[in-house]
Amino acid sequence: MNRNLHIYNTLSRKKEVFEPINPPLVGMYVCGPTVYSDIHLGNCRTFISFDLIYRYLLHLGYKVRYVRNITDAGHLEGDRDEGDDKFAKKAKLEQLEPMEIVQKYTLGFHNVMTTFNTLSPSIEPTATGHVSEQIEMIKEIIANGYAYENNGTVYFDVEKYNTDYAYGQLTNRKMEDLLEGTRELSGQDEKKGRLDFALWISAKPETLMKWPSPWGWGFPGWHIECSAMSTKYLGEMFDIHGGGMDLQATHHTNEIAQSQACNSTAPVKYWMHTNMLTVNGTRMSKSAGNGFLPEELFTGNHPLLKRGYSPMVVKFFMAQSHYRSTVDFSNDALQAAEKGFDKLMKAGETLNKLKSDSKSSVNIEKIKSNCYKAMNDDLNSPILISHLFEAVRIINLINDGKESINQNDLENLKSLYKTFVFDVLGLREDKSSGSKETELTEELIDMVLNLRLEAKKNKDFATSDKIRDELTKKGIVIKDTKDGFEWEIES
RNA sequence: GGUCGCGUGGCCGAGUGGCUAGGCAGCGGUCUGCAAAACCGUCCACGGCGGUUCGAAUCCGCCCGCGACCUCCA
Repeated sequence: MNRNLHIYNTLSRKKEVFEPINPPLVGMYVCGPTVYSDIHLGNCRTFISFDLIYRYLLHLGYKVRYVRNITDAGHLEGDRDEGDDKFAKKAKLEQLEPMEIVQKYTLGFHNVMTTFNTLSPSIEPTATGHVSEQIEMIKEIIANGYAYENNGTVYFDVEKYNTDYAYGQLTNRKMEDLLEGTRELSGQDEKKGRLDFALWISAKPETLMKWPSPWGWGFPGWHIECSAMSTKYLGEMFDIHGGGMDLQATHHTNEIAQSQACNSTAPVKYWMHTNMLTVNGTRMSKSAGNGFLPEELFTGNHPLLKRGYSPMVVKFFMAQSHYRSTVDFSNDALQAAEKGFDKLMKAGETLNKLKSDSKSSVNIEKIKSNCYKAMNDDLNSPILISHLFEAVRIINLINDGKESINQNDLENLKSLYKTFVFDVLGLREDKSSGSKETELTEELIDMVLNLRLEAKKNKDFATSDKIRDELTKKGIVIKDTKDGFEWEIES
């Protein structure tokens, strides 16, 4: 098994050698979306980043169980532990059953993930499907003395927990600092400590989504679902837990506390956090109102966008920055990414047409080892891509007859290209589907261009230029080659 | 206010105590009836001020600017 993979662990704030607890098995849990509205592009970035991680682990030969939850209950509005959850609120707004909301946005989420060519997780558990597991966990935490019940609501006792464990370890914060930073909030009489958070929340008569429990009818709190589901499917201690950086301070901090309080063991060996997507330097988020829906991005139907960009261009654009850096979104950056992506794809086509020689003037092994080196260094996809462009340059030089490659190296180069471009980065060609209409269009354009070719052979440049100008006006880019032509529809 | 991070060439983005990614744009060339496209080549950099060092954009200090988290958020 590969012993060279290093990943940055938020817990230690260092890059560490990746050594799974039970190799070759790897357990990975990633916090999934809350399905009460369409996911925006910022949400997508996290899942695209973990797709890269998942794909690379698989490529290295690990047997990965990848669990990504669907949060379909338990997220409250605001910071008070009362009132309806987001699903019930949205359901009232749209006059739908809460589970209709869940169904609608779960499907939407899956469609988007498919569009981005991400691999499906091994298990995708829902919070509502694991209420009994959450109740069991809460009971255990109470039994261990780290939670208390008040009027049908159960709170986690943070200060008590902190006397035995380090509560703020994931963000390197001390208890005093945390207490200082917490705002004085109204309606908190039921809580003992200001930092205490709800594990189980008592339902009001009008609450739509509620379940019976030892503490009466209610619903699970913000953070317990991930602890319950990760424990159920990956065990009390597993390898990788991931999510967006915004979840680090509260959600993941509380997850550690819950699991530790329940199982008396730290739940996760490596914590991985992906950075945010920004627009004009500010984080993309629902509340800021600066979010793009993936659909708006693909069609270009958004005030901030000049035009649309394909899913693979967007994915490539994201891979060009490191997962722990913020990436800023702009038309210019996307346009540059689009050209780069096209170049990479075209080189792939050229590669398939390349002919081998008796000897090689190029060093493929070097590029290959550089690619692995980049990925082993905390999944450095930008560096990987820079080495892939080195391969592109070599492919084009061979195609121009300025370099040569032997059969063995050619096979090696093809396999390297397939491995990193398609298997690891998870890109694919972005060609439009071959419907009858597009087929007909293609045949017609070919026909017209063949007429132009004839005109050129007869030195009738007036006609050939006229055909070219007319097609160019319609957005068809013509490329003359030695013995014919190529064309494409301008995107 | 507390915790943490960032500031790289026209733009986007890696990385490193000396060997100075990559993409896009620009410029030069090849190809072409002319173009376009494609390909090849190439210029431009590390927020400011000090310090450590033979040497710093990379380490340290201060300053300026920006951002994230501390409240639901990937």
